[in-house]
Amino acid sequence: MPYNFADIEKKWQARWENSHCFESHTDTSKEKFFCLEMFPYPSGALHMGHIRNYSIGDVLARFLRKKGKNVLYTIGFDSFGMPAENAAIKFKTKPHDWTLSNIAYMTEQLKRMGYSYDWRREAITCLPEYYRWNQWIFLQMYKRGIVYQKEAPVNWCETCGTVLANEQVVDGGCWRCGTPVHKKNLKQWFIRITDYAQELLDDIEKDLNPGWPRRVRIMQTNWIGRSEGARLTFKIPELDYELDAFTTRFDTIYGVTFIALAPEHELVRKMQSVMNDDDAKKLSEFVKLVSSQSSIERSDAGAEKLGFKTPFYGINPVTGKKIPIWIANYILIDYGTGAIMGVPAHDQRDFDFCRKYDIPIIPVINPKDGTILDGATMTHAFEEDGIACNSGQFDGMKTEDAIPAMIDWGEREGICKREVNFKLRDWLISRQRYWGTPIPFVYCDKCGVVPVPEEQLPVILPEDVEVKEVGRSPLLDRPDFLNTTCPHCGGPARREADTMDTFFCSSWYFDRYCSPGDTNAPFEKSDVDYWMPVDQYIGGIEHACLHLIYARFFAKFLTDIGLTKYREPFTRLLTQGMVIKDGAKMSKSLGNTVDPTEMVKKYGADTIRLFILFAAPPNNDLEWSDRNVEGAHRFLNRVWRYVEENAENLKKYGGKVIPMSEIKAGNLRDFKRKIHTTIENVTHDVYDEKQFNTAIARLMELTNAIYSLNDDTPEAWELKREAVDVLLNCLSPFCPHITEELWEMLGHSDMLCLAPWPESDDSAMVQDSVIIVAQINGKVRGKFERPAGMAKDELERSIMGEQSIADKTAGKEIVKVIVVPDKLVNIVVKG
RNA sequence: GCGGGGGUGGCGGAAUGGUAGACGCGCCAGACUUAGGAUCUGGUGGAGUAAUCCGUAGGGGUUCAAGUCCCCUCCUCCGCACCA
Repeated sequence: MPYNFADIEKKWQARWENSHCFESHTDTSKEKFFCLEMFPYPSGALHMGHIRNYSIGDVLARFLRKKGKNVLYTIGFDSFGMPAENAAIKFKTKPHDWTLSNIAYMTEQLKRMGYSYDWRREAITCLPEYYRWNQWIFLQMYKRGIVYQKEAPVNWCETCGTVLANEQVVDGGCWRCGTPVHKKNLKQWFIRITDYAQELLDDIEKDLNPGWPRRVRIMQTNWIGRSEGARLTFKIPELDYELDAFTTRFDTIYGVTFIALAPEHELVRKMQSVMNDDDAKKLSEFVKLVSSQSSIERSDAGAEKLGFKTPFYGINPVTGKKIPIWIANYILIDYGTGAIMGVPAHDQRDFDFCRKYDIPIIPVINPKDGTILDGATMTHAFEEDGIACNSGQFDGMKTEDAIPAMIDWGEREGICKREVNFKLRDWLISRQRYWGTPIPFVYCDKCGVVPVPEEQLPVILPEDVEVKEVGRSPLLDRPDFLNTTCPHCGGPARREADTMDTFFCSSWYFDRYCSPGDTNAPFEKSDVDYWMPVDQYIGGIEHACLHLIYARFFAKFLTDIGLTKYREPFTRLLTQGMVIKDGAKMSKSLGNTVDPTEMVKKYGADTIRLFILFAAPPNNDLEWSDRNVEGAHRFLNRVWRYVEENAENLKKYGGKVIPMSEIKAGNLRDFKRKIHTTIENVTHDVYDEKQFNTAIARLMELTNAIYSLNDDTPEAWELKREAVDVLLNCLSPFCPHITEELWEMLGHSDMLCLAPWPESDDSAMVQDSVIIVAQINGKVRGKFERPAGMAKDELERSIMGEQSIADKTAGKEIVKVIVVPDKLVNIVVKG
């Protein structure tokens, strides 16, 4: 009977489903394990990256179930977002219909792979039963002042027709479409994630080391971007304005020769209003020029610095000197206060700017080697530590002492204030898009911005809409959606037409997995208290500074309001590598994709899973190889053939496990040992290392050993049966279908997915004899078999006594002999 | 520029400081076959008839012993990058 994977896989998928064996329940008497994968966006079909992600997760889920853990393992769909709108325009369909039909198709694909999900727990974010809780959580945030509205220069993507959060601007472009992002002044909803900046930072090392890859921890640390310094104020008497600036180098305050503002700074408008028309016009032109630059052009370190000199001056609070105010393109409105004190002698950017515009350069630190810097002749800024000069009472101090001393002094004099600044910005949550969670607010002419009362949730997103163009939400053309009554005064009001960033949905879906279908709350506290935090999270690295930061923030917020009790949602994180073909990431645009469905049709799900898990360790990139898929298929055929052809004998000898102590023949003792070292090693590779490729290699070795044991005695058959049982059991998390089928063929009545993981027997792993490596001066000169456990001196004598070794050491002075028991003897000789 | 990974056969990849190259792919030879792109057996880092020598990016070092530890250099991938 050939290996008919198609029928076998179908059969077992049905059995698993009918027996509900993967459904898990909250049970505090059992040790839980929450295995989570980043849920997919329903773009149409699964790609190999998904298959890899979920195959890794399924191995762990199946393995841990066998280890007796109560495993929560499920999936869902992150199903709000732009592509549905674009598809709707292109195919003249509705985002809702397009999304749900994609979900249906991808669900079939997932089921066809044999993943052991508890489908009752599935979460689909675009359905009102899910997104109403987005709205509810949003209102909880609002109540606690975490949500607010403000007008600010925000990132705008023209192609997507919407604003973006800072995290969603990658290399100055939109994270989805790459379009260069521009700043635009808009009134938007924000979430105060910066309230949690310090905690988000501290917990990286406190709780996520070593559970998270170092790479991700560093990326988040840099993203949060903490820096310590001081805030100081420049008075501008002519404008009756106090301008704040943040600096990490307050020790260079005597070297300030200009002040620079970001073109978006509020003071710019104020200046224009008091300037003469001609100058005001020139200033507007400059601002317009800079804002026409995309973020890429403006934020490139090599970009040319552009400045505009205003007729205004600020007063240096320390020296009392008048400092000219400039507006410069390299000052970011997003960082610090959007204004800087310019110290060209000690900051390369300021230096470049001053050389270009002929602004004086005053050194206030000299190098420790005694060099005296001269502002007129310096060729670059001196940014290292040194000795203070031209700095009044602080002259002669070393930089490391001058910084705290000067800030201390400044604080006492009321000139500055210690401040910690973060690069992390508040999370811009509004999107000018249709296919998302409606933001639960209304605008009333009388009462202003009013939250929708919780009992009126959900604010339903109309499904029957036609999306005609990018950049204009169809909600704006839906009076039935827009027009409402004010919950406060009952008068006419208008709904917020913006929707939420979809990262809101994905920030708490794992909580929902814990108590699906709850209609009274986003989740039941007792469920979440039991299952959360996630024990193992698996997904791509691309979310390092997006989803993974937002979800961490949510965890902290939900705990602060008493809904949960964990502060970090993901205890361990595995970031799997990309799937590569012909040296490049698989992508539709490159035309190098491999369709999982086709592969499954041709080889079966077990083969694809095996290939993908065997070809590389999970965190490496994985090169797709048709040849290696064939190889994986060949291995399964080999397993199939052996069990099938020997089923009669194997069945006859089932059940009785012969202990090592009763086995006499050397070949059988070796075989028994192989069985148990395999268990030991596979267990270690899967659980401790998550190195599935080596685990599979061990199982291939065991298979080879089974084939190689040419011994027809009943004793040998008992052992072969033990070996086959172990092989099938250990292979089952990787290839669950074929192993179930063969397990059943051997007469087991239980399902293999429920059978406990085998235990290795220490007594079966004891070595009878070992190969001793004989070295002379560190070079291998022979290998000899010896009984295991020989004493050092005995072993030394025995190896020295070998003729070939004695010949090679004859006539030479033996300096010393290193003996590593059961391993090697190294003879160090002279001459 | 800063930070973090990597660099091992023809390829994917293995190796608690102790036999470098497990396992697989490919390749070579053979067996069985009408046939083989099925299956099985054996071989497979390089040089050499051989003993042996050389081999983990390159160079130094520590050690009885280094792919593994330390220092320097090169290459490569990734992240960040005018962050005040």
